[in-house]
Formats: sequence, C-alpha cells, structure tokens
Amino acid sequence: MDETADRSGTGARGRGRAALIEDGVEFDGRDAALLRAVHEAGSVAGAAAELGRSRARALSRIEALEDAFGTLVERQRGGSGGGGSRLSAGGRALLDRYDRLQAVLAATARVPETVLDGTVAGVDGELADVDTAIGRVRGLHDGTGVSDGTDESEAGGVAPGDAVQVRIGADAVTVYRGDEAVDPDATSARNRRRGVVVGVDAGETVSTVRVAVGETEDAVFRVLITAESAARLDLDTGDEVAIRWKATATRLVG
Amino acid sequence: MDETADRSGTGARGRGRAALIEDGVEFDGRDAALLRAVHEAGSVAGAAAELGRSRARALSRIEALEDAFGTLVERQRGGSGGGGSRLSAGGRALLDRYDRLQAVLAATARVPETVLDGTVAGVDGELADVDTAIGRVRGLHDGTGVSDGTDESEAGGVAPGDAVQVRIGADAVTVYRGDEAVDPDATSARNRRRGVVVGVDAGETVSTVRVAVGETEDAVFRVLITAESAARLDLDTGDEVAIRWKATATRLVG
DNA sequence: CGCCGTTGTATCGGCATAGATACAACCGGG
DNA sequence: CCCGGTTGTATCTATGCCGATACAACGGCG
Repeated sequence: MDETADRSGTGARGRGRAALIEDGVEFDGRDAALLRAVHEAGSVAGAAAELGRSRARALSRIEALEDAFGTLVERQRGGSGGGGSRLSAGGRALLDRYDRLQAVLAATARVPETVLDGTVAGVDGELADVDTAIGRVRGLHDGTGVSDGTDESEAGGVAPGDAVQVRIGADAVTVYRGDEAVDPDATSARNRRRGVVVGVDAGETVSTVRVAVGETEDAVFRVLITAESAARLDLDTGDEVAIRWKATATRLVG
Repeated sequence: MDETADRSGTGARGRGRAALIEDGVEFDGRDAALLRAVHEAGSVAGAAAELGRSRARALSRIEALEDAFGTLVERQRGGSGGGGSRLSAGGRALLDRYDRLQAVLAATARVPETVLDGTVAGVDGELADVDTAIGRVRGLHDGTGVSDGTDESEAGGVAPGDAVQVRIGADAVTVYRGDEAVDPDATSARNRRRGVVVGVDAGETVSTVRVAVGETEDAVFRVLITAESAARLDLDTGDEVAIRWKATATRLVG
C-alpha cells in the first residue's frame, strides 16, 4: 500500500475492539459484560438491572448467542429465590476465550512492532519468503484468512510477486550481544540479523531497544526486553548486536 | 473464571473481528473495504457503486471517520473527469494499521496457545509474577487496558492474589533438545522449563509440538516450529526437551 | 458556454436492534 | 396455599443506520 521500503516502528496506537463470530452471530464486549453480570448477580434479571439494560432483551440476546455458541447460561425458573441463572461450562469457556482475544488485541496496541515492506519471493505451505530491504525473510501468511466477510480485499493466499508487509512484534524478537557465541539452537539463519543499537527506551520493568539493520541501516527493529535482561546485556547506543526471531511469529499482511 | 489449574491448548477456534476505535468512532472491515475501493476506483462514487452501497452514505461515513481519525480521503469536486478522490497518507496509514491488526487477529485464531491458570504473586511495573501449576511464571499485564468501554469487567491493573490466566502463544515458544547445551543468552530461568514431547502435529511446513511440563505433566505447551526445525530437531513422542519463551510475549488475562 | 461526472447536502422510508411494558408459567418456602 | 422473584413470551415504540432519491455546486474540457 505504501511505497516506502521501510516503515519500521509504526507503533499501532489507539484502541481496538474484538469480537468472536460464530454462525453469523457476534460475541462482543457488550455480551461479555452481560455474561459477567449474570455470573455475579446469579440471575439474568439482576444482571440486566445492574447493567441498566432491558431484561427481556438480555434474555433474548442470550438465546440468540446460544443458538450460535451452544449453551452459555443454565437458567432455572421457579424455586428458591424464584429461580436464577448461572454460567455453564461453555459460557465460562467462551468468556475466557473472549478475554484472551481481548488481551492479545490490547497487547498489539501497546507493544511496538517492526514493519517491513517487501515482495513475496515464494510460498511453501503455511510459510512464505519475502524479499525486503534487509534481505529475505520468512514468515506465516494467513492462508484462508479469518475475514468476517466485511472486507474481502485480497482474500485467499499470497503469491510470488505480491507486495506485502511483514510484521514482527517487538515481543517476538530476541537480542544478543554481538561478541557472544552463536546460539546453539542452529536455527535457520534466515530470520537472524546483525545490527547496531540506535536507542533504548527504558520503561519501568520493560525496555524497548531499537536496532538498525541492513546496509544503510534504514530498517529499525524494536525489541522488547525485561529490565533484568537490560541490565545483563547493558546495551548502549552504538553497540553491535545480533537479533533473532521465530519465523512462526512473523506475519505477512496484505 | 475456571477452577481447573491447567487448561492448556484451548485452541481458539472460530472467527474473529477487529476494529480500531478513536474518539468513539469504530473503523471496521466495512470501512476498510470502502477505503480500499476508493483507492482502486479513484472516486467515492465509483467505490460505492463497486460495493453496491449508497454513495451519499459512503460519503457521510468517510466524513464521520475523518472527524475521528483525521483526513483519510482527498476529494476534489469538479475538474477533469468531474473530480475524484484518492487516499491521503493518513488514509493509507490507517488502512495498513487495520490490516496489521486483522493479521494479528487472524493469527491468534489460527495459532495454538498455552493457557495456565494461576494467581498473581507480585506486580513489578509492566510485568507480573504468577504462580501456576508449573511454578512461577513472568509475563506482561495490560496496565490500563484497551477496553472500548463496552465491557469494563475488572478494568485497571492486576494485584497480588488475583486469579488470572496466563496466555503463551505457540509462536512465542522455542524448543530445544534436552541434551543440548544451555543457550548462551543467559536469560532468567524463570520462563524456561524441561518437559517431554507428547505429540507432534505435522503441518505442511509448520508443525505443532506438544510438550508436557511439570511434576504430573498435566500442563501441555504447544510450540510452533518450521518443518526445517522439525527436521533438525527430529522430535518424537517421549523425547526430553527444554522449552523457553520470552516474558514479554507472555500475557496475563483476567 | 454548456456538458459531464464528481463532490456536497437534504430528506424520506425501510429495517434491525433495543428499551418498555405487560402477562403467563414456574416452584421453593413460609 | 399463597407469596415472591425469576424465567419465558408477546407486543408496541423509539432510535439509529442504511439505501434511495433528488438537487445544488464545482470545474476541467471540448
């Protein structure tokens, strides 16, 4: 989409929103709040009141969700206290699943990333090779995609010659001191580079190291390290380092 | 939420949907498709026709988005060909950002994960220690969260004693042969464990290795490796291995 | 100058969703 | 045996979003 060869560190700021889709029905934050409220109140009526929502709607919403996701709430009419409702195992599982998705999404908004522009050189199964400013890189492409149908764009797979972006999360990259022995896990050298530290942004217990890679050092990787690792490595601007990342943590987008 | 100590490998199946939020306005797949169509058609009118959507609506939608996200489309009324529209730099950037978010979401739906239940032992800045079935584990928590307001749940941070889940993506874990020398990057041993291979699911070029960890071996890690690594490691059920993962790629959820 | 296709702007109707309200059914417990 | 609070179910209304339509404004270009 963009023509520049390198746009590393396009920190994805801003908020995100996630939803799980099954059978055309969306489970979103609103639904998560409802299930959580049912769990706490012990009844759909109480949950609706707590959330300031219509009880009848809340009930029908739960039924709609259950049509798609299976039993979520075990409801009992009559009995002690007039009855009540509680989450089923499936309901708890779905809620947990949503929370994890939300956590991942939250993380991608907070964690820096490295973005490289390139062209697909070859595709082999779930993996693809991409030629970028720093040479050939290997990563995962999303074969069939997880599109919800609202944006087909270029659905399907990638093919050699396609212009794509390569995204590498800062949390997926490891940094070494350049003078250290090569690591023992003789990983394919494909996703390993030498570079120079061009900056360290120290957080409270997590720091972001910026490493320039390539001939002209125009590609800047962001690497997340703990304060512990930061102290051990004692990195400073100008230091020569090696970085490495897993191919399976590298994503083709586009 | 769930009481079981270990629920590793709750593969997050199903579809997902993502949206960027700014100023209360959501940028979703539908909007992405619209911008993409404008880029291709060279006009909002053409884009609307292409998508089978109302031209007036498309225009007002773009204006609503621009109120929140800044200029997205440079429009010209009159002139050669009657005028036209093309994406601004901001529009291209937003589209790319959305694509990356979508790619991450697609990946989390396709990539296996390891989920551990535990309780927070301590919080130190952006990191937190969690006691789980396989001992103490360190990971990132989302301090302020990225909630969109539809589900506050337990907004804010985690605190010692809180019950949480720990999520570790299979793409963030590295596996070694047990008899190999320890890796040179003397990473804190916190997020390293020894285990036994309990299964290998071979894909076309990516395989998922299941590694049982802990006394009772009830916690099963999923590790993604390339076919190349699979051939090199030559793992088989029963093999003793070591696994390692970055604390910065570990997420607390809940 | 007028043609043309586009961007702006306003308005109407349809449709889906949610709230509001009402009422029946249920059942343990006093 | 009735009370109370809950689950079911039906219906009306309000709201918001979208498509459809119509018309004005614009500005190269023939």
